[in-house]
Amino acid sequence: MDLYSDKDKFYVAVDCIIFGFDNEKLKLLVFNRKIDPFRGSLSLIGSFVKIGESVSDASIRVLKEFTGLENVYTKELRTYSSVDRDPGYRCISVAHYALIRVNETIKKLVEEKGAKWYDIDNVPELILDHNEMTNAALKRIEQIARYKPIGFELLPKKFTIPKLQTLYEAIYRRKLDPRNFRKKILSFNIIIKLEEKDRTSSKKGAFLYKFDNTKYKKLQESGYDFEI
Amino acid sequence: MDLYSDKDKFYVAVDCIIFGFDNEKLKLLVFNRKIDPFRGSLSLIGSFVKIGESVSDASIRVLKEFTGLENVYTKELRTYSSVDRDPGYRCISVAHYALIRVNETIKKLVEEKGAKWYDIDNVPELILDHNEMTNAALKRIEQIARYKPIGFELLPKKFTIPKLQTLYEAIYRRKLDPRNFRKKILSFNIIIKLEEKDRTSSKKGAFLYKFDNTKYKKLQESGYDFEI
DNA sequence: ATAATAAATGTAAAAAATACATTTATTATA
DNA sequence: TATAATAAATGTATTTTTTACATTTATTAT
Repeated sequence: MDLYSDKDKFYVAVDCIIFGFDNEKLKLLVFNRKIDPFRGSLSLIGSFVKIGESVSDASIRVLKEFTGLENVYTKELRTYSSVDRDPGYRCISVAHYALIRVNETIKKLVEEKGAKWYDIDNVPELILDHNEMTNAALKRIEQIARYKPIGFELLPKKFTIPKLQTLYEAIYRRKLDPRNFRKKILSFNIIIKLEEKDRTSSKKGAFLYKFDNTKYKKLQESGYDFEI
Repeated sequence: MDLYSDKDKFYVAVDCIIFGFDNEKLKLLVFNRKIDPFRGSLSLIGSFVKIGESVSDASIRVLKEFTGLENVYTKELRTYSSVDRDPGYRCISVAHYALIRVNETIKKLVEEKGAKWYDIDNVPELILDHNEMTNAALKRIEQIARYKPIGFELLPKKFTIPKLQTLYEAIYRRKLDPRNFRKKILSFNIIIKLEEKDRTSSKKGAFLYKFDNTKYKKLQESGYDFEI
């Protein structure tokens, strides 16, 4: 185990807690490690930070590497730095959470990398402190969702109000009233109704909407707080 | 300048954004550096993290060293890791903000260390990215203050409602209505009225209160959110 | 006795949150 | 082509919370 060790200097790593939404449940992306250390174990994705890049650049790089995606919504969660958190290196890890739009392309790409989506209430045992990171990230997005419209990061560009509601129900882990939810969301004036309907989940079909980023930015600048 | 440089390995540091409250204004503790690099410049307090300690242990150590205080309310803010943020080292800094109760002892101790309190809307130029850290910390406590009763960390154990209000006015940077503020605070049932009065700021005197940590913990567990 | 000072208090109006049930558009199938 | 089935869309009354606002009170100094 000490083969790869260097305990006299700091290593800096990033780990990414990647959340997705499959129109039903909130999911976590988990990787099956194909390399040592911890070959065969489950983990978040991560990487050492290179000497010539910033921590956030490292997380962007890692996300691109593993999902093919750029411009992913990514935020720093916190650092994990217990002296004995990694038996190999003296390594501090800066955990980041990311919200991504899951589609067929991503699904395939991610499978090729040996990754799998797990329901957030059914996350398997992960290496090191990765379960702790995951739990903290879940708490954080539940908190953040209260005043930032992060839900839109997880949905396709076009989405229906019922799907948005299902997502918030997944984040908050409780049922919401459809009338009140719709009223609230529409009151923010940050989604635009489209002509099209999505008929995949009902015969009547539900109107599609898109997020109005311009209006959101303006509201945000004026100090507005969303409380969904 | 490159005398102290080692750019091939990561250094990990902590910097602490220390806030205090003098019954009037919210203050930031700023140090006049007595050692190189940046001798004579103003900065936050900080230190390299030792190989044998965690990041949060380092911040606790630093706070003890510079203020003599233990059990200070301290939270991680975020990491600062631009490749060129420090011209000497390749150093990432994990910024922490701390809230402390200012009293005469602290005042003296801190002066001996060459530190000074600055109004938060009059912070001088600091070294490196320390002004950026300070601004981010201010934003953060404004945010956190909405749902955690952090105000009590900055006040003496015994405090009056008008002082608590002044503090919240300093954090939010706006005036609050004294009747509504009192009503709101009391509705949480997390402060206990004492028999004593504080007469330092009025002839009538204002009743002293103390924070009820037990009740707060219970409320918190039940998922309650403060919105002061 | 009076003036001065900040503390303490109550209420009405407006806004926001909640609880709750029916109708509508559409497709599949009888 | 009528009917059943499905989820989407909608409105209102009630409760709770927030806001706006002015006077009285306790005390000390003069």
